[in-house]
This record gives sequence, C-alpha cells and structure tokens, in this order.
Amino acid sequence: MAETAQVVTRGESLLFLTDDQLRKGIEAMFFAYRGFTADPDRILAEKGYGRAHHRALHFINRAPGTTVNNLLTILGVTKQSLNRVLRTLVEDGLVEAKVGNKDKRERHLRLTEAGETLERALSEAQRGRMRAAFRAAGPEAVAGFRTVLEQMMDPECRRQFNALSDGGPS
Amino acid sequence: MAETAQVVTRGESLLFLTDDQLRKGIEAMFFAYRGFTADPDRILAEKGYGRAHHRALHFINRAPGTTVNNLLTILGVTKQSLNRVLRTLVEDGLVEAKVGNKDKRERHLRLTEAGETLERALSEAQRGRMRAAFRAAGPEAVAGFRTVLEQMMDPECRRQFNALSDGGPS
DNA sequence: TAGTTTATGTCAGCCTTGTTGACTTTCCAA
DNA sequence: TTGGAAAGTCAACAAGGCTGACATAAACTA
Repeated sequence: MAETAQVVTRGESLLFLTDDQLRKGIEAMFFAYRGFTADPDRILAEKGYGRAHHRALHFINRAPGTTVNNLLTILGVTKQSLNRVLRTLVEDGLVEAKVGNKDKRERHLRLTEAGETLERALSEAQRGRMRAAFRAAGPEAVAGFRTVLEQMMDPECRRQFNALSDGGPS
Repeated sequence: MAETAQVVTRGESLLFLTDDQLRKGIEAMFFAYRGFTADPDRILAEKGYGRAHHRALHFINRAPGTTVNNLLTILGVTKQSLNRVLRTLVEDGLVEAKVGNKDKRERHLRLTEAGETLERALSEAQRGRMRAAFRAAGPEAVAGFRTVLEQMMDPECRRQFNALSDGGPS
C-alpha cells in the first residue's frame, strides 16, 4: 500500500521512486547528518563552542571580508542569534570585525590567526570523514550524491551554494 | 595550497578527493539538510511541535510497539530529552504507551489514529521533496547518494540504519 | 537640508531540545 | 531475599533558535 509510483515509463524502471526507497533516503539523511557533525562537535565541545560557532567560522573563512548581513543570509538565522555567536568569537580573538571603508555602517569579518587555526582543525576533522566516505564510494557515487543534495535544496539555497562554489578556489 | 590528493593512481583520477571537492560536499550537506527539514518544520510549527516530535513519530511508526529504550538508542538522545517529547505526544493523544506484559518496566509505544494522521502528513511533505530530487537526479545518482551517506555514518548508526531497512516493508 | 532607509548592535524574554543529577518502580540473579 | 541493574520520571540548567523594541551611525533621497 505504500508502494506507489511503481510505474514503468518508456521502458525505464521507476522503482527508485517508491515510498519505501524515499523513506530509506530520508533515514539515510538523518543518520548521515549525525556522522557529518560528530567530529567537529567533539572539538567544539572541548573549546566550549557549539555548532553555530563552527558555521560562522566556516563561512567567514570561505568569504573573508564578508559583512554581517551577508553572513546572516547564508546562515539563515536572525541577526540576534548570529550576533551572540559573533560577539563571543570576536571577544575570544578568533574573528576580526573591521568597519568598512566605503560604507562605514558595514563590518567586514575575517578570521584572526587563532580563528584560522580552529577553523582548520574543525574542517580537517570534517573533511577526514568526508574523504573516507568519498573514497569508499567512488567518483560516480560522489557525483550522484552531489546531484541529489543540490536538488534537495530550496532554490535560494542552491543559488547561494553555487555562488560559493563559483567564487571559491579554482 | 588546499589541493591535496591530486594524485593519479593506476590511471584513475582522484580529483574528486581534493580538499575543494570535499568542501563542496560539506557545504552541500549543510544546505541540503535545510531543505530536507524545511517542509515538515512548517507543518510542525503550525501544530506547536518541533523536529524532535517528528523524529519520535517517524520511528514509532517505523517500529510499532518499540520500547522507550529502543527509541532512545535510535534517536541518540538522553531518555530525559526523549521523555519530554514523548509525554506531550501521549498527552495530546498522538502516541499510546502501554506497560509491557512480560516486563512491566517497559513502555511499548505506538501511534494512535491521530498520530498516524500527523505522521503521514509530515512524511508525505518530506517524501514530496525527496521524490522530486530523486526524479530530477535519476536512479544512478540516487544510488550514489545512498552509498555516500551510508559511508558517512558512524558504524553504530549504519548498523541501525540497515536494521531498519531489513525489518521494513519488502 | 530634512526625513527616510539601511546596517549593525543590544537588551529582554520566550521556546525547543539538548544535558546532568536524583529519584522511583520493577526485575532478576546471587 | 536482597542488592544491583534497568526503565522511566522529575527538576534544573545551557545552547541556540526566535520575536520585539530600541539606539546609532551612515547613506540615500526628495
């Protein structure tokens, strides 16, 4: 009864669209996301930070000199939420907030050396797991992984995701 | 400088294991998970529930008659955390908790009809997005998606994930 | 130039959902 | 039969979301 979409169109099986397959995809996302965050979470807990700090560090590192407002959009949280995290990062000397030259209302954010060190530790831990998964799965699987994830994003998120990739290192 | 692992082994390109590709994978997980939870979150917010309620409903539906302890292991939270969620679900008549026959310490959980209705609405919303993504990506991409996610899980999570799939509908 | 909009920060307070610690009830095994 | 383990509950705390109100400075605009 949960087996809808078991249709065959143009000689092509659509069995991968059954409710059961979709449920497996959902559960895979749930369990995999736990693994995805597990390693950085351990490092963060030691230093007294949380996942929110990691996200801020990651995207400041990705786009040095970005403004608070820009970061807000990427992270999809309120400025009050971000501000709390950002304040502790600045107080602890991991992030630098410089008043803009052109527009003095803006604060341009970048990592200090200490910030870069922590960011590197976090991202290396996370990359380690991702690398092992990618290696075990192989290049075709990785391509499929990326394709499905991109399709799962809201259009606005997809835009941001691709903008980050374009602007990134060659 | 971030481009490690650009090695070619046995004539096979390992370009998909560069730090840059790994970073894209990480960011894809971040943005995709937002999409993954967005639709159920909207429904939950209307009813005054959170993501934790969704998770409980999902896994009780998957394994009717499961015990609190079993659910605890799957969800990976403390029993106190789960208990709060479970209590409101029972109070609201979405979940039924029956004292065990053999072991009276245990509570066996199952959805009421109202619980099944809400679970169905949530899971249909989530499946809708997953279905669209799967359809757009195609069966090979979906296979790769599942492979990479499974590799990303902690071994214990992978065991649970596979146990759920085995016990599930054919 | 006066008034409005924008970018940012801050205070207060709320909610969800994690945590730990302490406790009761129940079961089982020495 | 009794002591420990297991299942579940209650209380209190913390992180990190949220809203609302308000301040300040800078930029824009009519």
